[in-house]
Amino acid sequence: MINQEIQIFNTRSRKKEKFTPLNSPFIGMYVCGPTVYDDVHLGNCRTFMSFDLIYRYLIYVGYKVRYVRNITDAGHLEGDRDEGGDKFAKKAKLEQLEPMEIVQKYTLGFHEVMRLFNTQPPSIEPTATGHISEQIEMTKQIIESGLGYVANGTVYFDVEKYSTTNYYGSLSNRKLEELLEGTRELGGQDEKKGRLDFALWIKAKPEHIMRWPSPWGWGFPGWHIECSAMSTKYLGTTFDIHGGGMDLIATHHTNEIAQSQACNHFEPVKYWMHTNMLTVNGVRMSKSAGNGFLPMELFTGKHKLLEKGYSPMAVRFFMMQTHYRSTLDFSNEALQASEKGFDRLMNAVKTLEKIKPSDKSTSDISSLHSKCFEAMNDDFNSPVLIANLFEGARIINSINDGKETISISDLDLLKKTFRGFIFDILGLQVEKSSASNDDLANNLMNLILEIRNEAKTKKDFSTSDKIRDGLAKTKIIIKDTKYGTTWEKEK
RNA sequence: GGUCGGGUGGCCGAGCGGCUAGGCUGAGCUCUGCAAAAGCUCCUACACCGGUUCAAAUCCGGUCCCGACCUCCA
Repeated sequence: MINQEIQIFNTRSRKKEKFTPLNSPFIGMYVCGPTVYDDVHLGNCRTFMSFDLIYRYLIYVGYKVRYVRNITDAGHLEGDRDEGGDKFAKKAKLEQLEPMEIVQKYTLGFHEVMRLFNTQPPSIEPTATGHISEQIEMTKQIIESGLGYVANGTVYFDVEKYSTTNYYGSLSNRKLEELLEGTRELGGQDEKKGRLDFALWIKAKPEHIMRWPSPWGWGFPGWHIECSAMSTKYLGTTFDIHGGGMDLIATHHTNEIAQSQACNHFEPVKYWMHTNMLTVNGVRMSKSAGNGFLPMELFTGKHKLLEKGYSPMAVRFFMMQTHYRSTLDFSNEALQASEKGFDRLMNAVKTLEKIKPSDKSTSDISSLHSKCFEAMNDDFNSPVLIANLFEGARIINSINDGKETISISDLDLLKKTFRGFIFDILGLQVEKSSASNDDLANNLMNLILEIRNEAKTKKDFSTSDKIRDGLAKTKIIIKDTKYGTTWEKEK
């Protein structure tokens, strides 16, 4: 039973649309996954965290979602054409490894990072190498439809011919002539008929290690066909949501649409969703700019641009504080602000569990509850959601201070709201402070705090302050609350 | 050059015709042996120039900046 009406910004129409699944309550969602020839890029992580939020919310409101996110472990040329070479083979040569060793290494690394960020695994995570025959089959069908042609063992998609009956550049709102202007002239060596034509299947050169037999000889699949083939296989010829980074709009997703139209004669996707880029101090994070850092470097703080390490949950919270269609700028200042805000919210979560109900409520909890849904229904607006949760935190703290009251039913609703939106939807989790589940530390601290409290009772403040200051030097922070003294390790 | 987004208070970041989010920082107050934490209060902003409107950060026109894509990239 779905009782929320969700608005989604569709890249296709460039506006928000009411979300109506093709076959409610079932939803098919495909997200372009990583190419596993190197460590995951943080920008990639942001995209996957954004879709994780979307996936979690759709499930929360009652949909049955099949979430498919591929692993690209084959092919992918370095450049526009078949010069350059295979990314995996190239990296393999560099590291003296088998291509599939590279794939395995970085796939595991990718999964580890996704786990640290607390993202839900997709329902299906298909690999390109596991779907070679599907890709060959699709290529064959495109040739049969007259939109693919073979040149010297490589198969190309005929964009200009396709354009006579379809609007090729519709997703990025570009006219064919404009697109042609942006491309260079074909040289005499070119096998392609048109400048915009792209490869569906690529003939393997002798040095290519990763290769498969096909009707056109030994080769490997082109860059865009895997997503078309695998999304069709697992989600059907038309499915609800297709996502990825904004940089995929102009080429990758445009070509996916063309391939699916040529093969299946359907628009493959109802709602196209694209996440914005990640910048560092205002500049897009990229290897060439030298301003990129790895997820692990972010966690440990071992990078020249980072003043300190930031926990995976602080980073996740930071990302959720920006809407997925806005650029997100990484800076130490912004990260630290988020980290503190995250702590405040999590402290409110803890406080919520020990609050005592009264006869009546001084705040409108049900309004807060529905505002949280409204925020998420409006194109998954997590920043507004978080603002509402902070309003909840304010209420919780006031109740805890005895300045406000809450009824039993409102308390239940508030708990439900907080647990649902913070843990289930935003995918945040309490970070186990290394000390709190350590019995030895707990016992020692209890003893120390007992001694300090005895000193305080005797007004022996020099002793009590000596304990507090001494602990502070070892990064342990003491807080005297009206319910007793608590301690925690400084982050 | 073409296409598409932006320019919001000290910083980050929502909003996108009237009710002027939120976080961080700073100041004051309450509480406290003192701190810390917590609460309350304050700092009221929308690049610039015109226009539409009873009313514009929000719409229209122009100007100046910034970014993305057009070439592998989430």
